[in-house]
Amino acid sequence: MKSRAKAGRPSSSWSDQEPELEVDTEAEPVSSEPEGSEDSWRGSLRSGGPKSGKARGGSRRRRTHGTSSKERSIRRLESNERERQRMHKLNNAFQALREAIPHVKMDKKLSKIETLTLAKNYIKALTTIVLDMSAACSPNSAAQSEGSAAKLLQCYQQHLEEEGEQDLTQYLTQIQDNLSS
DNA sequence: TAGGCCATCTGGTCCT
DNA sequence: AGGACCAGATGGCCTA
Repeated sequence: MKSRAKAGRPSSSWSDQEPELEVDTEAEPVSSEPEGSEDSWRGSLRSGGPKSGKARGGSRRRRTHGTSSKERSIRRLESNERERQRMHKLNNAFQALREAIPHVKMDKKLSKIETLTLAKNYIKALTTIVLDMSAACSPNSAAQSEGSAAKLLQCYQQHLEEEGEQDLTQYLTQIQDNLSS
């Protein structure tokens, strides 16, 4: 994990204990943001975006939380904390995945997209070898089993090269040497 | 300096 | 009702 200063939005956010916004919004059925506020235009952009394709419930906003701005502020802070914890869990899972898949550049942390891509390729490669091995268990297929390890490496290497991860061929070469010895 | 990656905030939607 | 999930927005850090 990078040691970065606490990122995020500037302290203009109301979550920084500045409940100057939304003082009396209870009577508003749909939009509670003050005109011209940052969240106002952000919300309007979102309302028609591709993500809002989850068709259910329409665009009506739920306003069942606490009535006072202070209470809403507290709930928002609690939500933020839960979201932070959720993202930390997700990042822990990414880290576990990084450690589970082989890659050469151990000094450079894999990005999330690299991790997912590599994991996908690794699974494909492992699937290949498992299928080969199961085929080898059946009669008349001894010849197939011979090349299963080589096939695994070939498959994995091919995917890596397609994705521009040619450096990983060093790792594969090592494995190949180990298998052949 | 531009672009990539990331953490965080946020509000809408889904699920229990 | 409230927590989980999701994705857009934003700004910071890092590297080429």
